[in-house]
Amino acid sequence: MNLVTEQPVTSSDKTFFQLRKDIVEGEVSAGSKLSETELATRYAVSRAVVREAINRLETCHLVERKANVGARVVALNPEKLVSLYQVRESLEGMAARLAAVNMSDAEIAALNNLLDSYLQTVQSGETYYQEAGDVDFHYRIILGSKNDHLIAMLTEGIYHLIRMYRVQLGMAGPRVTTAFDEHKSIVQAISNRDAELAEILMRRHILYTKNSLEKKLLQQAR
Amino acid sequence: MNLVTEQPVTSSDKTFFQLRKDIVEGEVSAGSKLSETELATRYAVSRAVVREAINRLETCHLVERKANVGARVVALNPEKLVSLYQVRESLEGMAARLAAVNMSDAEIAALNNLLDSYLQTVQSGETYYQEAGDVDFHYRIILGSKNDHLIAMLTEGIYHLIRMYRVQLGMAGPRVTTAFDEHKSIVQAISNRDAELAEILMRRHILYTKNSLEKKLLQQAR
DNA sequence: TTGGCCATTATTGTCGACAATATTGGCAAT
DNA sequence: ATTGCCAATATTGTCGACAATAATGGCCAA
Repeated sequence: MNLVTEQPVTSSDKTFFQLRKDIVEGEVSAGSKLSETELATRYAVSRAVVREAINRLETCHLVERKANVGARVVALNPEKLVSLYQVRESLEGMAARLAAVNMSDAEIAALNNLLDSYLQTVQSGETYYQEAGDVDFHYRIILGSKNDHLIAMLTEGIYHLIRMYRVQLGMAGPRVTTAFDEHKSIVQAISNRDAELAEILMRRHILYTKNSLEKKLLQQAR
Repeated sequence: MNLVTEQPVTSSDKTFFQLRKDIVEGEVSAGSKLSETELATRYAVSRAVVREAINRLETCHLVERKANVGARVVALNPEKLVSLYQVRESLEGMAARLAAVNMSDAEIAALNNLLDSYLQTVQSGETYYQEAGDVDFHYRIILGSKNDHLIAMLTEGIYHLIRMYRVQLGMAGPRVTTAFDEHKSIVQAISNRDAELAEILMRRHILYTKNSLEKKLLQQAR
């Protein structure tokens, strides 16, 4: 699942990863306050490492902090989801553009194989693809951009937030087969080293996904 | 200059801003090691606040840290500048697109006035425009996007890095008048509420700037 | 002389205590 | 009864000390 193998080395790292996981998966609910002392006892570490973890989470936009007041888990709402997807569309479009230029032939071949191997899974109607396959696909292209800034922003910043929305708003719906076709055409463009087209297709793909999510949010609302 | 008025409230904030300033302006040289104890005595604060400042700088990509080893100021090189500008092109293109939709008529009018007021300055051949005017122009459009994620990424992340390159590699060169014309046409597109064109023009503008900087870097090299 | 191992040293990571700030609740005055 | 002020309380911000890890230098052996 986690293609970006960042393994914790320090106690602060572990607390950061654990807390991030708990936030993303709704273990600590959105909008709730993060008490440093409470978390310190909960994770059995000192307040200093909790503070450091919270600071890191703040830069990921997963928590918001006010000086001398404290930190809260971000609240989820449709407007934020939209602005998040606008950034994602922009960055991942550029990632696809760069991937078309910078991915090795071997990496592109592997990407094609990945999609082919998922084809039967999709045809059999399983929803597995949506979960892992989608993430895997996007990760490979992001990494294929070979642009460290871009990679960091997407994998450390945006993706955890998106996963938080996915998990907490319970979105693992359809759009599986159509998304698969879109993935296919993106990989086709990359295989042809057509950077321009790869970017356009990726942007449309993410735009469609955003629209799909918005519609689902509205349905849930009523 | 600083349109994003983030004023320090805590000691840690002040240290963060000061250290960032010192790094961006080359007061502490690129690639050098950041000793926590040394900085603590230098800024007359405890190691804890220095640590916090360094952590924040790390998420801005201004310093790199290895566990149990320490933090170093990032080293500048042309490759990183390129990848930085790729991200900037992507994000600021999206900012222009959104600004064309979300800026108020009043904000657009003010932007037009800003450019007109700079016109004579440019015609008289002064280089002032490059320094403040350019930054001002881009900031207004970024803020005009009304997308908090986008704004944060650009103003807190990318722009300080770009300024670091500007300052340390001594780039305040020409491209003043041509850049002005590009700015003019971008504002024109925004005034027409043409989001598509605004994005395209902004991306080209940043791409030109990148190419100009690259050329200058190569000239310096030989 | 050179290579590798071990002790020493310096730096970072973690902790608990104290200081400063914001919040909360009650009291008094209108 | 309501509003404003003040004190009490709780939470965050800052600090210095100790623990753990990595870098340094010397010593011994081949």
